[in-house]
Amino acid sequence: MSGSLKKLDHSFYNRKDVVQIARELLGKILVTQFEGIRSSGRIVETEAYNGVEDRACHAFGGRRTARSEHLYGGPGTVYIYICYGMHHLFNVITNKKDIPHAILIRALEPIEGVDYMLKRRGKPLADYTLTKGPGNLACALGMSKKHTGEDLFSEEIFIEDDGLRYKKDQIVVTKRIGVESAREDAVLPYRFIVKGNPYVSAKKT
DNA sequence: TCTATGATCCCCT
DNA sequence: GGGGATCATAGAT
Repeated sequence: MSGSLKKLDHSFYNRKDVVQIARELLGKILVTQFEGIRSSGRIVETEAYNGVEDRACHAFGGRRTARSEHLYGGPGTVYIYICYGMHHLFNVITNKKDIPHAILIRALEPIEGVDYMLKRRGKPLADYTLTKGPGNLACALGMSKKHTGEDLFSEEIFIEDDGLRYKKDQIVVTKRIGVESAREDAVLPYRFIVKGNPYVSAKKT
């Protein structure tokens, strides 16, 4: 393993360009440590949600509800909400407080704690579906709605940089998944994936 | 390989 | 009442 792991700090998240940050999160390592159990995976797919001007964002038009409150929580806030009544989706909040920029983590390549991921998912054997898709990876890492509003500077949930960088030709940019109803914003190039990675979600490209 | 469907929460029309 | 930042399974093609 790499020798130098550096937890991403406040300054990484406290920037204005959420789309650029979403791109930079590819290759970073998402870690959870609950009750001494460490699980982690490398981020291979992200989507940016550009706040009040983005029809696909829960905060479009300045909307603010009990569910979306933590979208406004400031850089490094964890925003987790329930989708379709059963899946918990993990987002990272960027930009300064009260600017509801979010990045949805859509896929990971498992690194540590695979046994616990399998247990949490109720699967007997590891395969590409273990951390493929936002609902699946949140479940695998043991994250749920109860963690929304926490931040990425604790010892429970955080993101590390081990120095890995994908080259430009290893990254593919597409429109986002499942946001057809966002009209003109549905086609924005806000999804970033690692080319050819088997854990990347969704049908075809 | 593809399309349809059920599970069932939070918000909006 | 309806739809959504989803996923697994069943049945059709």
